[in-house]
Amino acid sequence: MGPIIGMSPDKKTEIPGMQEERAGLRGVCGVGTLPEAECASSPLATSVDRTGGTEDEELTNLNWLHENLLQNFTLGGPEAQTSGSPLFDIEGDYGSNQGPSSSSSSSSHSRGRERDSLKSKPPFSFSLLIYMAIEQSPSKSLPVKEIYGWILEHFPYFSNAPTGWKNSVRHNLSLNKCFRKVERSLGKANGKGSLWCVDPEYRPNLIQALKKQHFPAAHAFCTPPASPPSDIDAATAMMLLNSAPGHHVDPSGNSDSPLDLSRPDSVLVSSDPKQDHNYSSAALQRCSSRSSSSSLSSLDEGGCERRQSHRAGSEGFHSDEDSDLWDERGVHQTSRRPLAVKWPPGKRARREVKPELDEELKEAAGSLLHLAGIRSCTEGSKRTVKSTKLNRK
DNA sequence: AATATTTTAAACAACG
DNA sequence: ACGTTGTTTAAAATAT
Repeated sequence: MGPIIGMSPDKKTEIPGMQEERAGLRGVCGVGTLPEAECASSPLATSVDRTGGTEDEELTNLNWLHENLLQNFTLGGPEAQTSGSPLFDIEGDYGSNQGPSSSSSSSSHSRGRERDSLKSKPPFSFSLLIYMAIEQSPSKSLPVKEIYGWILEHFPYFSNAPTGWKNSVRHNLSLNKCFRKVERSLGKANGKGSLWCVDPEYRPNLIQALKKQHFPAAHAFCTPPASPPSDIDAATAMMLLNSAPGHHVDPSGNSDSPLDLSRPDSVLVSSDPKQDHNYSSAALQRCSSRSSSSSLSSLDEGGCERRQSHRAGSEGFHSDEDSDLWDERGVHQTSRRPLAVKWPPGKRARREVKPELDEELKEAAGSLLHLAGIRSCTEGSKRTVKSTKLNRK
């Protein structure tokens, strides 16, 4: 087990199999129709050189996120959403992909930043990345490979990162109860592995987590269709806000999704997601142990597959009470960590979000997001500075 | 400082 | 046999 001296990104300067891996992935990015330019255009960051990274870098990182996310969400077309247009493209090659930070006031700046961004890690946790990837897919479900693809596509940083991130992705999929495995089964038996989807019941939490990213754009990702600046926003918001159980609304009426998460028969949601999955011993204790749950692992409540019961342990998204979800506290309570919504430790019996509640959530979110949006900007930078400070030397 | 969460690494089994 | 996928454990890093 890894002695980790190397945990720090530094160690990841050389990744043997990286190249080939990328190549492999490239072929797979089917879902999002990877802008080839993208894959090929991330030569800049050949190594994740943290040592060189400074506060500056991190700041820029936020900037690119801010700029790009925002732009993509507000300017992008519906296509952008499902078709892998770089919603989060931090690729240095803006010009080719989506036009330079055109509208941005700092177009000149951004260029340098873009480069930095290639080296900087996205301020989103893997859980969020996965969430975004899945949500952006038309079918709301993706095989790991495509999740990789999406991430690579939108966060070129990973294309130069050590392959370990894939492991992390899988790890997250496996342990985070927000994600569910669905058999590809019926019909499309092609490909290895299963599809992964977001557990509808956890979407609110994911959204909340996203919201906590403090990036306006991220907000756009979860902003209720209150006053959508554009189609894509509306669509995206719709999409993400369908999060709540039973809210699988499809504005466009296009139910191209092979599996409708709202339908119990297509994706069964376990009725009792145990607690979070945490690695910390403390968590383990309080969670009446994961082992116990894993022991159940195979039977199960049917559903999306056996794991449910055992995967009960989420790791990523914990949220304080539901009410807390939209509590302003949550909004300005900046977490430096990419996301951290807390579930009440023990009492996280799969809560049922009622429709009415859902509406409230949306509304509340709408108003709060304004606040959050503003605040997040300032806090965002604050946070980066701080994080960078600590930033593994 | 203690605790909680996230990330990274790695081993291993199952599968195509 | 090999690569991918999925699960699990352990530990470091980071945030609260």
